[in-house]
Parts: sequence; structure tokens; C-alpha cells
Amino acid sequence: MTEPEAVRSPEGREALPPVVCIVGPTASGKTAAALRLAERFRIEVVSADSMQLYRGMDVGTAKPTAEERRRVPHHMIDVCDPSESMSVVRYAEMARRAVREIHGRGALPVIVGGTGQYVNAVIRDENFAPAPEDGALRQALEDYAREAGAEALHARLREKDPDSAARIHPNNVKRVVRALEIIELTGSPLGAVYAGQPRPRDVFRALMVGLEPVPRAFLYARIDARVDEMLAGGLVEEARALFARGFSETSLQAIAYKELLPFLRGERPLAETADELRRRTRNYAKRQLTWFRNDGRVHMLTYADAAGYEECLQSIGEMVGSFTGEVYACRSR
RNA sequence: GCCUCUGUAGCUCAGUUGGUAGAGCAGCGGACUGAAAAUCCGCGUGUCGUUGGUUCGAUUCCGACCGGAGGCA
Repeated sequence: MTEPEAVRSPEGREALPPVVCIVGPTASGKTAAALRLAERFRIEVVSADSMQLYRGMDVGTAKPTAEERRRVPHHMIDVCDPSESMSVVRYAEMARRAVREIHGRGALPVIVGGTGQYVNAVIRDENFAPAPEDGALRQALEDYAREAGAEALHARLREKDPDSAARIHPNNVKRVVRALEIIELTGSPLGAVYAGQPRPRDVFRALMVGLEPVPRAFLYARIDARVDEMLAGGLVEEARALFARGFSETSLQAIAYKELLPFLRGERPLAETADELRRRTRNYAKRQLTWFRNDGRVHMLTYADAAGYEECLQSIGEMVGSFTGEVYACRSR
């Protein structure tokens, strides 16, 4: 993957092209924050959301509306069919291209999303060799784990790729399988490209801000409300239509559709289904928080009510202004 | 009213042939460089309904009471 041309800053240090990242758990107000930012700066949004990539998965992923996308150009939304599988590698390639094009238009790319790994994949050069999926191999490895045990599968990884084996917990069969799959398909172990270099290097200069509704109960209340909105907004019909066309293994991982299946079959009442959606979304939000809170590059901004949120938007505006030296300020207003 | 069952962690429940108890889920914390809205790791003291009794010792046995479910030719 080619890296953008480095430019010389006045200090003589190497300066990378700027990007702003707005991250945070689901329902924390990232989309609205980006739209607000667009009133002050010339920006385009690059979504870093592993599920908004799929066409037709609209209500269930709280995708920005068509109207919102008309107001500010959005990228990496609706880029593939739910029957296909996206991967970090492919995502990074496409998103990186979008970022470069935005720079080419003289605008500021704002990466907005809750998928921490995707955000990282755009910003840093992971330098992954393409490794397609191999369903049959995957199946065979999974079967082996089921019959011989997770520990036995892990032992196989330890033999071929001790470094990865040390990083991946034996019980994490899914990752052990993927690691073995990569070795099989590329001939080299995970992360081999780094040989010696422990960390990938950044390809953009990033300002990262995170949003967090702050007592946890407040965040969860927002999530509950969002689930209700989805249900009222036609989630059930959307799910029915999507199931008719088919999901891929990856797109089916989205929270919203698979949970609806028992309901669609008439095996579970809607109230119970809604409870599960709320529960799963809260669990997910917590994982996102763990990711972003422990990423030292992210400036977490917390808020407890509408006024607090307004303050967050203000400070994001100021941070972006000083980060970019007002180069991208809108002329009007 | 009588009979039966039942009352154990926020929820669903297991268990102790008497030595003060444990799972799943939730919750909290964490990992995450190749499926990531996925996957995985760590964290369990709670008046064992209340109250008497038996006992060295009761959540476990017995009685009464209170709450819940069911049954009553």
C-alpha cells in the first residue's frame, strides 16, 4: 500500500496529511458531531463502521440518512452487498483511497465511526498482504478444534507461528483459526512483515476525539431509546427483506438482524427480542469504550446532558481549528 | 379454609445426606495487527423469606408465620 507524500513543515520535521477522527460507543452522537463540524469546516466524512458498509442495512445500523449524506459527502457507506464479506484489509485500502481523494479536493477527511480496528487500519500502515478467506480450510480447522479441543488447535499454531500463538488466547478459536488460515494462504505468519519493527507507522497525522455519555446509565438509556427508534422505524421489515436476499458470515454479525430471527419465525415475542437487542447493544458499547478509553491518542470528551453535548461539539470545533490552523475553515459564516 | 409445591447473588436456577454456598445471564474491568456490531480473558459475601426449636453447630431437620404458584371429588 503506497503512503501519501510526506510534506515538510516549517520546523523541518516530516508532517503527514491531517485527518480528524471522531470515535465513541454507539449512540454517543458521533454522526451529529460530524454534521456540526461540517458547518464550520470543509470536511468530508469517511465512515469507520464495519456494518454501515453494507447496502440495505440502514435502520439496524443507524446509518446517516440520505439527507444527511447530501449535506456532507460520506464515504465507505453502502460500498458492498450484505451477501459479500468486507475485511479490515479491504476496508483500509478503500478508505485510504477515499482519504487521499478528499485531500486532493482540498477538504479535511473526518473519520467517523465506532469500529476501533477500522480507524486504526486507516491511520496506520498495517501493510497486510492480501489473504482471502478459505471457507473449506476454515471449516476444517473449526472441526478440528471441536473434536480435538481448542488447546490442540492452539498447539498447531504454536508450532507454525509462536509469536501469534503467544498473543492469541487458546480459547479464542476464531482468531487461532484465522491465524492458521493466513499462514496457509500466504505462506508467512501473521505480522511477519514487521520482522523487527514492532509497531506499524502512522500514515496520517490524526486528531482523535472520543464522545462518551457519562454516567453509564445515561449511555444505556440512549441505547434503549435508539433500539425503540429502530423498531418504530421499520427494523423488522428491513430484516425480513435482508434475510430474503441473504447475509454473508460477516454482515450477519451486525447486531439487529440475527437477533430478530426467532421473532420472524414466530418463536419469540417482540418485547423479548427488543430486550435482547438492548442488551447486546449495551455489551457492544462497553467493548467500544474499553477500546477507545485505553487508546492514549484519543481525547475523550464526556457529557451528561444536552448542554454538555453542546459543549463537546464546541470544543471539537476548537480542537479541529487549532489542529489544522484553520486551513479548512468555511468561507461563509 | 384445607392440601401440595415454592421462597438461595440484580434475573433464572443448582447445591449443602447439618460444618454459613455456586453456575449461566446481567453488571464491572480488560485484550484485540488479518471475520472486529465479532471473538476472547478476569472479577461472585449473598440477613440462603421471617421467627422459634432440635443440635457443639442450621441455609440444610422440625414448628409457626409471611410472600408466590397450583389443587380441592
